[in-house]
Amino acid sequence: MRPGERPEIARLPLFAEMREEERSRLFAASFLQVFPPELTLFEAGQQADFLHVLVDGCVELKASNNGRDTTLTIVEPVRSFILAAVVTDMPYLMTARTLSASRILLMPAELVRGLIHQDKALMMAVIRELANGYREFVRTLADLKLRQSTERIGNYLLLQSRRRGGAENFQLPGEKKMLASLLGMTPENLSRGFGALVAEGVEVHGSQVTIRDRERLEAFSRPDAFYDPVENRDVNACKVGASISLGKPGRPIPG
Amino acid sequence: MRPGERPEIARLPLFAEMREEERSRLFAASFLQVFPPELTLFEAGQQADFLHVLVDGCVELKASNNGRDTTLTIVEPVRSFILAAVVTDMPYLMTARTLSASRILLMPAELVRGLIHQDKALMMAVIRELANGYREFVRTLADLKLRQSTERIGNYLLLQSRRRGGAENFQLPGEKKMLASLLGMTPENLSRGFGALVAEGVEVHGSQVTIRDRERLEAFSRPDAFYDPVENRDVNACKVGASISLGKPGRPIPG
DNA sequence: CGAACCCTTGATGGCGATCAAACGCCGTGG
DNA sequence: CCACGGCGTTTGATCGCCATCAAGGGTTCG
Repeated sequence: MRPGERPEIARLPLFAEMREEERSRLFAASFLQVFPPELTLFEAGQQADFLHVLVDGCVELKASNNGRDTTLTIVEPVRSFILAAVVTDMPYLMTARTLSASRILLMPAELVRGLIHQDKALMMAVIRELANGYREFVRTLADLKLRQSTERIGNYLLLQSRRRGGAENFQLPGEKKMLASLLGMTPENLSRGFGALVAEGVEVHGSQVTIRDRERLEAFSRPDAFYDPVENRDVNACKVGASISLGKPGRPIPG
Repeated sequence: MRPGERPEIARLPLFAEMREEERSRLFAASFLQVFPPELTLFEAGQQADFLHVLVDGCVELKASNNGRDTTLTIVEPVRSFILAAVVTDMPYLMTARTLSASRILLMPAELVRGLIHQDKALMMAVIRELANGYREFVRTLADLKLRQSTERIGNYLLLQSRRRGGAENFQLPGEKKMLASLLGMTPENLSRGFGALVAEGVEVHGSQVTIRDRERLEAFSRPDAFYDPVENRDVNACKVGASISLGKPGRPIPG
């Protein structure tokens, strides 16, 4: 990675507390790579060769079986992904694909596993990341099993609003097609769902969301009583087509 | 905990590698408790006061919202549960309920968090547990989104068979009602699903499962191409009504 | 300008939920 | 001992949510 980028990466939660020596070893062996949109980074079933850290852009993690295909989660900066596969040294369970142009830090899995043993701060950061990811999936699973589709849409909109500090106007990230898959429904039904939600206090035009009556929307969507603290993320981080000025796009992953 | 029980617990993966000093401090502050069947151990939303380790018996983790109610996972011995809530110091996301009489080790969450910082072996064990749990939820979510109900049943039966070393005859653990909820369907449809699977090479009578044609069942269910290694678990561990000889049942959790 | 592709809207169909009823099992209490 | 009630399971009938199929409008890009 280039000299100018290092401090920026070193401040990420995953590495901020590490000892300088281990961090240097890790960074020396890693590389920051820019990928174009719509590129598949790896496929489910492959051995986990690299820990990925999304620095900029947006990545979709999906799974497929028997022709069907679904989005399991969207990774927004700054988060690592497929950490669980790396620490267990097992094949990826999900396929990763960039949605927008993305800067991704690739760290050799073997080295990461080794350093986890040596650096307590890294170990703790790994635990935090895993625990947060775990809880996110629990919530997703419960959401899917307990709510019907229009309620899921409502809750998704409320969550997005919360992440933007309670904004009543915001843009949907990514395409609706993918959002539909993430929420476990077809694009057609997502569209109809938006229609139905007009009566519940939200309007969606194109990718512009306007919450007109938050109380009504909450009464309809019945969000969970307790949340994890929601970090304020960079609202534009996931905007599709956002350009990234660093480096040249797209050598594929080695190995 | 009693003297006789200590070595048994100390051998658990989570504690096997710990330094004796930290293990002693941890065990001194923990207590092994026997709970009767059908007892709610804690509710979602409560602050995570104890790390739980299921030593014997069977526990259901569920979630509910707006009157609906679903089983998210079944914990079998020997596994910790709600580790993610403990390490993040956040409220439980799931409600825990015993299915059978269960021996559970309760460890003060605050102490666990402290010791994780001090004992590398414990830290690593925590990472492994979290990563495995994470991957399990990813698989569950993909299963739910990508397969329809009868396929899920088929895969569930194949998984159970694999856990029993490929047995073609085995008993379903727990009630069908709960299994239906775990698989994301109603008891009625689970029953109909079993009916439909007769044509695919499995028969279920009562809780007795007989796989007559594994190939056919696999062709129908389309299991994932890659699995995590499946430990052989104690087949009888989760049998409902199994009696446990240790201790007297059920003082509720303090705090 | 045309070809793709996304999104929307309408019509239809199927999977699975809900409602309903009957059977078996089991524990309780007369 | 038997009667009874409760509960889990099964089977059947019906309903509704959502997927699928189909068509048209909008946008992007070659």
